[in-house]
Amino acid sequence: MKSEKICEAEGLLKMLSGKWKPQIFRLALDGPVRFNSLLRQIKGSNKQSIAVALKELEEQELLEKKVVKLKPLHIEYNLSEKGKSLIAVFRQLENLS
Amino acid sequence: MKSEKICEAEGLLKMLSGKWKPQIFRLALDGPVRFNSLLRQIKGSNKQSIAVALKELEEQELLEKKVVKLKPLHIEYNLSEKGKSLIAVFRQLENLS
DNA sequence: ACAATTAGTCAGAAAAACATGACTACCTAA
DNA sequence: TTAGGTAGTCATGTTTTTCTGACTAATTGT
Repeated sequence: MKSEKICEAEGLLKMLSGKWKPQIFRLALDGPVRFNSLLRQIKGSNKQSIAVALKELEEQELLEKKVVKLKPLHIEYNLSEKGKSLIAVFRQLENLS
Repeated sequence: MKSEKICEAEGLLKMLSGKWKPQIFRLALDGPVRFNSLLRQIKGSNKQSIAVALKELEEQELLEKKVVKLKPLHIEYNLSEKGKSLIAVFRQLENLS
C-alpha cells in the first residue's frame, strides 16, 4: 500500500519531465498559452522544443488545443480539468517550505 | 502570485528527475535502501546510474547516507525529514485519480 | 586462504533529449 | 502584391543522460 503512494507521482513526474514542460504548464495556469508567445516569453527556448513540449502536454491531456476562429485566427492551449486538478497539489507543496 | 505556485514544484520535479530517482525514492518510503539491493530490486538498472542517483538524492537532502557498523558493515540511505515532508503531497496526488 | 558480498569508480559507447536553421502554408494588413 | 504574423515541420548537429564492462578495495563467510 505504501509503495503505491508515489505511483501517481511517478506519472506526474514523467508528464512534466523535460526542460520546458514545467514552465509551459506554469504559464498555462495563468491563462491560455500560444505557440509564438511562449517562444517569446520563455527565454532560451526554440520552436522545435516548444512544439514538442506542447504536443506532449496535449497528449497527456494536461492541455487542450483549441483553434480560435477570431480576428487573427490562432491556436490556444488551455489547462484541462486534469491539469486544473494539479493546482491543489502545487499549492500544498508551497506550504511545505 | 499564481505563477509562484509551481516554483516549489519545479524544484521537486528537478530533484526527482531522471530515470531512476523516482523509483529509488519510492522504495525509500518503505524503509532504508541499500546500493546492492536497489540494483537487484530495480530491474534494468545498473551500478553507475544507481550510484549517481543516490548521490544526487543525498546532495538534495532527500536521503541521508549512513554507515551501519554492524554485522555485515554496510551503508544505508534513509528518508530525511525533507523527504518525509513530501509524503503528504504524494498522498494528495493519489486521491485525485 | 579463497570466494563472495559490500559499495562503489572510471572510461568509453550508445541512446535520448535538445538546439539550429531552413523551409512550408495560411491569414491579414498595407 | 508584398511583408509580417500565425503555427508549425524537417533534417541535421550538438549536448546530456544513460549504459556497459572493467576495475578497486574493504569486509565477511567457508
